[in-house]
Amino acid sequence: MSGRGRIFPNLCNLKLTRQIQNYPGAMNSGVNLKELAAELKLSPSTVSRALNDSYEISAETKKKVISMAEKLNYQPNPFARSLRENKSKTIAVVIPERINNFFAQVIDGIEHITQQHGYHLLVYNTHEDVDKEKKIISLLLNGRADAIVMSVSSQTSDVSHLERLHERGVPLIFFDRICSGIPTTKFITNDYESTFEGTRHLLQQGCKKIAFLMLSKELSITKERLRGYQDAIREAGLESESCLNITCCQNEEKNIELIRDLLLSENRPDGILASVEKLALATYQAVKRTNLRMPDDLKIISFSNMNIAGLLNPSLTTITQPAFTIGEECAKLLIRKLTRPKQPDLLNQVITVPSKITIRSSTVAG
Amino acid sequence: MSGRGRIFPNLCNLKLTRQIQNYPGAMNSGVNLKELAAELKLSPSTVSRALNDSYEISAETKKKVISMAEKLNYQPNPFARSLRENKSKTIAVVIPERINNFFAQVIDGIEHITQQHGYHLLVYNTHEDVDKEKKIISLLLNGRADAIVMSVSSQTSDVSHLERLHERGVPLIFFDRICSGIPTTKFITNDYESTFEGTRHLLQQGCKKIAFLMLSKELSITKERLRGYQDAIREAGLESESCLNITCCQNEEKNIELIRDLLLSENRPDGILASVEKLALATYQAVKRTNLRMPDDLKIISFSNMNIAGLLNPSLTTITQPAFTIGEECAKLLIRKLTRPKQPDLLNQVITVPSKITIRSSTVAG
DNA sequence: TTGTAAGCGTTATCAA
DNA sequence: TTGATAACGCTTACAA
Repeated sequence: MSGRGRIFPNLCNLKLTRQIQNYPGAMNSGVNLKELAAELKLSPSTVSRALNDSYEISAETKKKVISMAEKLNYQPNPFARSLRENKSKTIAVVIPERINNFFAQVIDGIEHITQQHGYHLLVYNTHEDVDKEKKIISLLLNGRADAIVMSVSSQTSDVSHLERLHERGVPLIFFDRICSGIPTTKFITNDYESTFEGTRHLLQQGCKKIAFLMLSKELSITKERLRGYQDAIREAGLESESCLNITCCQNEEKNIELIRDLLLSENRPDGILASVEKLALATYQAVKRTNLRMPDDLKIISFSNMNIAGLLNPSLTTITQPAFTIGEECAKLLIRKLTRPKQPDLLNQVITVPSKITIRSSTVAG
Repeated sequence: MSGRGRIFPNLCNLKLTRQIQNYPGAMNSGVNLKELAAELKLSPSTVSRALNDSYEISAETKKKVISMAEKLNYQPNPFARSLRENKSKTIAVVIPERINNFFAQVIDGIEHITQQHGYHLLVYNTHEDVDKEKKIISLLLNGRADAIVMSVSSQTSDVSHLERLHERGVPLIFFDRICSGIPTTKFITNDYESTFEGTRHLLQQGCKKIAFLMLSKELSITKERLRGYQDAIREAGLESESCLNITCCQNEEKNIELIRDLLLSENRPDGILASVEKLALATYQAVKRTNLRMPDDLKIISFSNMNIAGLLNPSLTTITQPAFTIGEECAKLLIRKLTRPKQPDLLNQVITVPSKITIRSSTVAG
């Protein structure tokens, strides 16, 4: 079926060179090691070694080889190399959502480090769907990526696919939404402390009844953040019944309606802690459908990496994760693991990078 | 500032790993075609053909092979395959900015299509930097990706690197920020008409002096959008001198100051058309540093794919590009090109997908 | 219908 | 210091 991809009939290498020189910029593709070697009247192995700066090759030869390689625009075939060396120079990033500042920043952080080391980034979006996540993971079982950085979907409770991946020996790092059952390194923010502080802040601002908005109880971040919230409520001496845990879904409109109903209910909250950004935004939308005013009738604080939290009305008090740094740290660790020959496995540990709370109008009485 | 967080070592790491390795079903990784064939007492070629559903293989053999492949968890080595077939099943996406709803949506659209066809996505962020763009493109010269979808950086004026890529025969599609000099297919929105309409809308709302905010004059979108704006101004019978073209930069704070100075100047505009979202946001920030009120003193319309344009204060009138669709269309075209054996080259054409204007409070007198 | 063998472009081993 | 050769895992003529 698919014909051999050779573009030039391999007639004579000198001719090839002339062609290249005669048509500057025209189809100077497909020079491989063998052809480059022929042009230099050297063996492929010598040329390979020269290009890889082997100690066995004389400086003079190296110079000649490199200059000819540049002249002919030689580019090593990455697949031949991957096949031979059993590594892809590629890292896979698996996230639940692409239209999300937090994840975008993390990926920027990862790329910032990996690019310096010649790694490429495959990016996959699970759309918060476990089935998609499983498919994606199964695609990564065959060595296409040297390592994986991921944040699990909110649907993920069965983690057998991740266990399998890990057991295969693929270096795997979790960030934000982690899988504590998988013995590897995880990067998170200080979820407990942040929500504890955030809740306390709401209480200090006079809130008597605070609702906690979450995506899914399965999520590691939900659990930790919920804990921080509950402990702060308890610490304030409020009864446990004043805890109001609202589980939202993936459908934005439904979430808005759910929150609106909550806000119109008898026993409505006067404070909200949104455990993820999108639920804060849904709350803003919901409030617009009521007569409530923020922050007077309702105060809100949310995890968020929006750059425009200050432009919302009222401006949003945020718990901001150091997303870029988290990405960088994940990448640094992986690079270390991948580039040292006999590096031990990634430690089963959780590394915490603290978030920063920025108080804005949404929690401060006008 | 963001110091290293606490580390919580988990003690039983080593033990756990060993346990896993002792599990009978675990670590069945690395089963290759040869081993699978040996297990089946068949030749590798037969197994390969069976797995690829070749007509030459009996139904019975196929069944046996497939079931054994599943049992042993056989995963073909993608690099061996890529090397052999001279294709990577990978598409590269090159964008100038990752923390950007428009580009994120486009990538989601691309992924939506390519995933169905078994393609993987390498994503690269140029950070609006031509030099980075050139480096990235040079990395894609060696066949690592079967095709490239890209939007150029705002610094890109010399396009020799893109010409070279195209001449190498790598299928290349531009979207949004295109290179008209490269004879391939481009997807854009109706930039001219949208800005024409947008400007007219501002004029209808009573604006007498409208400023046009742009990133770089080199950008294709800048040129087209500027044209639409200028023509609308002229059509309204205003002098050309009432055109106010403001070239912004990559530094957000500088942009805010630039716009604030503009708003405080003698001859300040009463309307703004922001050719990209970030400049609209910079304008909102700038306005906060003045005593001006929107929309009364200043009306603004902007290209934007923010989902929360309605939550800004005032809510932002937007020109929204069909980003997801654009991504899908790029991908569909590429898939067609890549999967048909002798598909002709991508046509040198510009395909336009219309944007949608949503009028909100930022342009409607209170 | 199945098997044998060549080859994709590298790198590594061994020999010269 | 350099060259010949094998090997990575797969697909596909060609043979049987």
